[in-house]
Amino acid sequence: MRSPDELVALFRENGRKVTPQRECIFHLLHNNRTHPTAESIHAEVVKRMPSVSLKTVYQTLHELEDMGEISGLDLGTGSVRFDPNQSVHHHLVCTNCHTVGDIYLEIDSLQLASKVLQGFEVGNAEVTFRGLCSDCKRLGNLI
Amino acid sequence: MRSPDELVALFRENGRKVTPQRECIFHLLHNNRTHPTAESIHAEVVKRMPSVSLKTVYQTLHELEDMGEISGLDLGTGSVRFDPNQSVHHHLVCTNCHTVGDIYLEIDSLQLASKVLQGFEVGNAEVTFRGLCSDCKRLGNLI
DNA sequence: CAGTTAGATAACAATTCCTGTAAGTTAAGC
DNA sequence: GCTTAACTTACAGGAATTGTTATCTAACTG
Ligand SMILES: [Mn+2]
Ligand SMILES: [Mn+2]
Ligand SMILES: [Zn+2]
Ligand SMILES: [Zn+2]
Repeated sequence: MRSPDELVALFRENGRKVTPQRECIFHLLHNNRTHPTAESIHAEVVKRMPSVSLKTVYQTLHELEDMGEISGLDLGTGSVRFDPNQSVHHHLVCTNCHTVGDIYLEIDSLQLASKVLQGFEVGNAEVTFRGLCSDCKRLGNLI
Repeated sequence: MRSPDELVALFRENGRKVTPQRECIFHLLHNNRTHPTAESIHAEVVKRMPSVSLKTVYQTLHELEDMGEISGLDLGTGSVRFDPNQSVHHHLVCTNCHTVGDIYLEIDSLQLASKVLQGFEVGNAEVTFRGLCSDCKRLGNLI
């Protein structure tokens, strides 16, 4: 995702309006590696601007997604995780606490023989590893 | 997933009751490669037994899942897909029509160097390919 | 720099997918 | 056949997300 300043310029170029609500969301997403949900972003926004609605947060996140600035990830944790990290990477999902981590993989074997694809045209491949994050693993060992 | 007859025996062994509703669901799942939703199973069930509730379908599917006979897959299509195919495989998801296909992969490179895992303990890896199924690709070319 | 207006916001209702509750029904064991 | 735990159904409820609409405001206009 671009910097908040670049996003402000980009929004204006696209005929979108720049509001304080949106600028706040831009800042909260910048360099954010927590894979936040719309709810968690909203919780941070209202600390600064108490009247902002969850709908506004969803709308801004979806606009950023449509612009290719962030990705919405359905990782099976119950709600969509938003990811401003646009480099090619995959995810580690803790089945206990639902923390999401990044993992950078070179997966040559995902260059698939077309015969196994039966005419399916692959756009992208997502690899999701499920297991225990280091914190949950440590706690699990203590019990 | 086992055959309907084997499931009947297994349910009785486990102290679960075998009802006509459940037997109907067993038959609908047997050799089913469509990755049905609870709703789509329910739609088939009510053709045969009109009074069966969606709750009963969900309950039976979850029991089969708990018993390891089927898997519930969250592939980002909006509702859980149930899969009686218990062999190790991955999925092709059509971003247009939400059809789900199977793909069998040998992924040696998913034997990961522990350094990239940062202490994360991997239970399993799921690979999801998103793109266009052959039908949607053909239609797309016509437009 | 006030006026105009397309677009954004906030409040609230609605939707989708799924789960909880409670009252009636039935399979399985005796 | 009787008992009873398990199952089924109808219906309400919940979580995440989206639709509606009246109000508001950023950005343009003169
Ligand atoms: Mn990520
Ligand atoms: Mn499958
Ligand atoms: Zn964890
Ligand atoms: Zn398709």
